[in-house]
Amino acid sequence: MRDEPVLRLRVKLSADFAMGPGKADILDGIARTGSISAAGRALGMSYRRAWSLVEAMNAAFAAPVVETSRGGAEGGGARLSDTGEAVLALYRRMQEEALAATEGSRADMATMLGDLSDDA
Amino acid sequence: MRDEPVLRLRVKLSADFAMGPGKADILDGIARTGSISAAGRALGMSYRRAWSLVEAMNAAFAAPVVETSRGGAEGGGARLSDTGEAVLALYRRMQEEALAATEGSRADMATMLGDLSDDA
DNA sequence: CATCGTTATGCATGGACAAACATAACGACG
DNA sequence: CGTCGTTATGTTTGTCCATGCATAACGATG
Repeated sequence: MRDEPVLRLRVKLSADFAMGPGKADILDGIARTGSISAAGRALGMSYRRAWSLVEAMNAAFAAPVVETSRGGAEGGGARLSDTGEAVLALYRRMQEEALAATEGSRADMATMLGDLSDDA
Repeated sequence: MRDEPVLRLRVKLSADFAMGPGKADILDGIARTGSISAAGRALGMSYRRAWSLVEAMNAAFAAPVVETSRGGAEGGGARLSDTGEAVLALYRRMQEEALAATEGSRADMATMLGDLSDDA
């Protein structure tokens, strides 16, 4: 599952923080599942790591991207803040923009591939 | 040395081959230095790895991207083939295209950063 | 024909990073 | 007030990948 996209981009936003596919996937997973642990499971990633990525993002942005709650009947959960929604939307948009902008170049490069590469 | 660029992109060209910053750097290094080992040294990367990346690229494309020679007074060397030149140029172009296309989105995302992130 | 720096390749070691495991705290609700 | 699944965090285990080391072949040139 989750075959990696044709174009992966990693955006360096500051000296020690970058936004990449992994963090975007986590945001997406949390939005869909309502919890960090479920998102981690869905992505085949350990909870530890999923939580670490969330922590990194929350620390990097001015406002937290993920809001969490502990306890309760369901044990707790997590959801995207407005900032989180915006960050995810912007990352997706960047991906689309990059994909579209490089369409010609990628096609040109693809023509140079050998026959062994384009199967399967 | 060699601070990573603002935008790194990795282009999946086939099921088992992708072009990323590392391979592009190697091509660039070989073009500049005239040998795989010198390029590796310049990039702070082991010869073993540099050579592996070259091997992977040579295998993936229809024509080799790097042509090598052994022996001789200088011990040998390596240089980019026409295909290699083209691949490098295309990758650079893609990078520029992606950078330009995402300019607005990146700026928008940057505005959401916290104060701790934009120093240094 | 000895020398030299390079390509080319195998193999062992190590270090970074992720997974796995272990706990604790939390709090709505039955 | 016991239960439950989740957040939160420390610690250990594993695994992958790069590095490092070692070695061979190469061939123009002196």
